[in-house]
Amino acid sequence: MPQTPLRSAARYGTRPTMKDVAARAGVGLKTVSRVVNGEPGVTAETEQRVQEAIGALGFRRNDSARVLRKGRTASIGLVLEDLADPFYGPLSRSVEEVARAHGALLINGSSAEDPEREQELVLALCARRVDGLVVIPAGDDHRYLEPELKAGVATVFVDRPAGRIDADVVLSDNFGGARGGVAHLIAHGHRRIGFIGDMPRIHTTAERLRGYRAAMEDAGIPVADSWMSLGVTGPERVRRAAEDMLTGPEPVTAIFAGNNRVTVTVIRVLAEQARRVALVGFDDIELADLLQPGVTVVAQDAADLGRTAAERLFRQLDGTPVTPERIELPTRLITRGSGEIPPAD
Amino acid sequence: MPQTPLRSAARYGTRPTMKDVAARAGVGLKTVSRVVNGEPGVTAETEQRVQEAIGALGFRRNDSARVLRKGRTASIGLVLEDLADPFYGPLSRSVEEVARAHGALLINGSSAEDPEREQELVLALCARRVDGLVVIPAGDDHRYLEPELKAGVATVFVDRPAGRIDADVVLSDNFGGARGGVAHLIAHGHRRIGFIGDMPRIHTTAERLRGYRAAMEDAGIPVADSWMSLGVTGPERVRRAAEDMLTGPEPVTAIFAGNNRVTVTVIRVLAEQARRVALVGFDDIELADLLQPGVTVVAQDAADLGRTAAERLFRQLDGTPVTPERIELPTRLITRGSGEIPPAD
DNA sequence: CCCGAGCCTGACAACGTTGTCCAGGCTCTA
DNA sequence: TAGAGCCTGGACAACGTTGTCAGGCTCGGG
Repeated sequence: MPQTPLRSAARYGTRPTMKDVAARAGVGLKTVSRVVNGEPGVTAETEQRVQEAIGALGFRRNDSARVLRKGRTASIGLVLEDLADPFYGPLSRSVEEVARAHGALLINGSSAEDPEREQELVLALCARRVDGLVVIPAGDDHRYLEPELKAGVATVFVDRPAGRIDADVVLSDNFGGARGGVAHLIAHGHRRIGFIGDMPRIHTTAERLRGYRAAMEDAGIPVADSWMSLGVTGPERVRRAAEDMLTGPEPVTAIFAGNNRVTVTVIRVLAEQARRVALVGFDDIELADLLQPGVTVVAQDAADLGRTAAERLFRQLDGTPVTPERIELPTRLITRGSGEIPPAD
Repeated sequence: MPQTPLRSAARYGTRPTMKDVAARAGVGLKTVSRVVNGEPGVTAETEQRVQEAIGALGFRRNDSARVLRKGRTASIGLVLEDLADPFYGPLSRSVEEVARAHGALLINGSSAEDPEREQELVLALCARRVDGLVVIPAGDDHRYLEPELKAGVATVFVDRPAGRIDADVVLSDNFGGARGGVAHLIAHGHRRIGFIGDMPRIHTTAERLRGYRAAMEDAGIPVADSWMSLGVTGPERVRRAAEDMLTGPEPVTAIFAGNNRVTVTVIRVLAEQARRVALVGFDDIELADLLQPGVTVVAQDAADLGRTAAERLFRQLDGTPVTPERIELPTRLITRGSGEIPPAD
């Protein structure tokens, strides 16, 4: 309930206002405003007096009032899934960098992959009158944003497309990346290849799965159900899924991991195996090159994703009329060893 | 210049206000306010009409106006060093979690280790009238915050202490952790131990260095200057520093890495070495257990750091009068192999 | 039938800032 | 010296919301 006020009753020590500054400096209210905003039309001497009063009182302009008056807040909202996920760190950082370049602050929150929480957050940001929104969607219906779009709130979706609404979207080429990664395994002789991924209702997962299927079909390899494990969240379940497909009736010789969290756990499982199993993961992970073997991944550039989205956002804000667009950024296959292991049988 | 308004001239599509809703529902302004805020004293039928009007117009309360009126913003600011650093992800996340539990939003920004930028950011947050601040300081003089503290802005410093001002501080036991880590190396027979760290003006670096010195002194080992490399930022410089101390006249047999970024690079350097060199790093890193050898680290709990700080913040906001306090959280030595390698000579 | 109590509802001021507009004093020129 | 024009400074309204307070309505009891 982000709208609930803080429950505190602590007295908000009263802060000096422009009126106070004006009184102390012996000038009019508007003159203080002019000084604070660097507007012309104030003598050096008067400005001096005002500055002194400001310093003495510790005055800080109240931006709430300013926003109310001006309509613009110079802040943008970022809604992502989980800040603790290393994938979102650089993304968030690059969005912030662009925002800063445009003189805007960043307000952010995590949806924890919960559509309801996403909506709650987005609306709270809108109530704060952010000028724009960068959203990594958790849900698949964003019609609740229609009034906001109409009101001129710039909006860009990242990493996953918006649902049932026409808006800018910046994505990685999940389908192509996965297809390429799986094709890479096939090229190294694998036929029994496993796929472990998150919930298929998440767009990225669905696309990567589609890429997996496409690559298999390209090679004319029928896919056994036991090779695909979906809706797998949390290390324990990933572990079980990996172990299952390694010991089933048709044990896989290679695994394609659908995201960085899956990759990490699969690495752990494979490290315990007697035979050598190939692995390609989606998303790069730190230190992947130092492991034995190095981890081959389909890397997406999180920072670029964020930067592209944020720049797109500010282009909307700059007044250039833009029609919603879908931008897809390429992925890159980084071979480090684990993806080049030949089939064990 | 976070205060500069967005340069855009895009017309902010005019949004409906309570007045519009009132007109459409055929009720008074205040009645709409009551409905929006769930206040009692409105007939079900009237509320119904108002709700319909709200839905039809896509009305969202303007929190700027609300804040102006109420004095509280239900948002807190978080200033950290770099969101892309994996150490800050969990910290930021846990702060957000606590904020959410208290119904507050999180506004954040990165200082990039630049004191001036830190101040600029903090003041921009204060202008937004955040109720509280969680700051990971870049600078060492925070007297500029005095008017804010006096005005009742709750403030907690994390990871590093505040400079020249009396405020709450939540830290890891950097000194004790480093001392323990180095003592661990000494216990495994090392005497020539190197220390590579960031700029010593950063409190954490200074404390860890102090811990290193203390452990060496405890063991009666005189420290050669060539074993200590400070002010080392960026992978290339860390690499050079490591190589230097491995090949100098008194080559080290073990390295203590002052932070996670240093650790990662040192791992790379050591992987290229013929002889085996021991390593203990400050801060845990992902996958540290899967490397050969596993990386022994002094781990601090970033999430706990953030949570503790945020809870402390809201305790201030809840009106309980609290005197500034310095909270120090323990670190934990995690042995995984690299720190237990015996000296090579 | 009248009055009072209690419940809904709405008018109005205030929050702190900025935009508009005007007044007064100054300088410069004719 | 007077008038025009410029520069500085200030009074006032408005932004959208909430708190205060008073008015009108209904209903029950005397």
